[in-house]
Amino acid sequence: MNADEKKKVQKIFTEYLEKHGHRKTTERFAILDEVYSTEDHFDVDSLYTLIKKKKHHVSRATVYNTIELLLNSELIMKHQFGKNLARFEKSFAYKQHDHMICEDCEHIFEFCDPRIQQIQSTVGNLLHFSITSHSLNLFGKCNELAQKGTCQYKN
Amino acid sequence: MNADEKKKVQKIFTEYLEKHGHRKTTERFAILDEVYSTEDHFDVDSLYTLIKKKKHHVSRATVYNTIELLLNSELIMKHQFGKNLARFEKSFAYKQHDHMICEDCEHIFEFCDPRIQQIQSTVGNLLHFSITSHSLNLFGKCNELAQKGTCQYKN
DNA sequence: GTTTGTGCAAATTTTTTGCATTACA
DNA sequence: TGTAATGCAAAAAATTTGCACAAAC
Repeated sequence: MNADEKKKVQKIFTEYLEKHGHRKTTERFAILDEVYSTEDHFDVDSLYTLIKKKKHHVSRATVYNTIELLLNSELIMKHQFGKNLARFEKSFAYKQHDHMICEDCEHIFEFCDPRIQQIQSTVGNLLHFSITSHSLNLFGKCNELAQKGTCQYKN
Repeated sequence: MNADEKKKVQKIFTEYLEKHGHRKTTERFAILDEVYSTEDHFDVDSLYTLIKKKKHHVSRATVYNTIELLLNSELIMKHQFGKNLARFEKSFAYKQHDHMICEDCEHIFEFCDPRIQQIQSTVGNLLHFSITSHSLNLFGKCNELAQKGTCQYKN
């Protein structure tokens, strides 16, 4: 997408790799590039397919390996949206948000509500639990469906 | 646990099976029994192991099959707590609650905060999304660890 | 030139499916 | 007795691992 953003995340990833003594391979940067080329949430296999289609040959094992590095460098976030399939999203210039998942078209919408932070600190204090993160997912039917009876996102 | 509760859930399951033309097999009731004998959240494999240890011989396929029926009869709930492993809990006489997961000992704590309902309706209205359910998970370190440096739940 | 990282394939883990046999209704 | 459910084993799906070769440093 944004060339400027891509340069920034490449720099972050480079620094991360150098700091941790990892090699800067073309595969790793091809994967980073593909991750930051999509606006959507993705899973490992669809990312693998996208990369294979468009550019460098990369194996699934390398995608899994690199996903791990991208998680550690905080360039992506991992989610579980009810299915036994890990989903990811890029997280540079990330604004805290949660997800609303349409059970019909599977499209993922993002939202943000400050009350979640309040719940987090209330509950953390109450139970002496030091909370590092949260995940809030709302499930239902999206407005596309409710309003039009059909859905632009479906399949 | 509670013999009275067990009778009630057996009745519910019996009615569900009859209503949907499913057979009342010993395996299905053995699985229901085991589910309601634990206070904890469980995954399919640990449930399978428990049943195999204690009673009737039941195959994994049957456990998966029965879990599906128990979900449909609303006698259990399904969760995804960040791992690629479905977790379940019994849900008869269920009080709405969310979960706090210790990243260290993996123990699951339950809590309830009414503000989550408010978020749900605010966001639903705002985005014309009809919300049927939510899942809120808080991740962090439990008080056992924070206060004592060690944890009763660990392993 | 070392070593780490990659690709491939094989192994693991979690879940699903096909089919012969069992047992509920 | 007829058919749905079970057990088993094999298939799928998602992920991890081992090892020989390739390529960073």
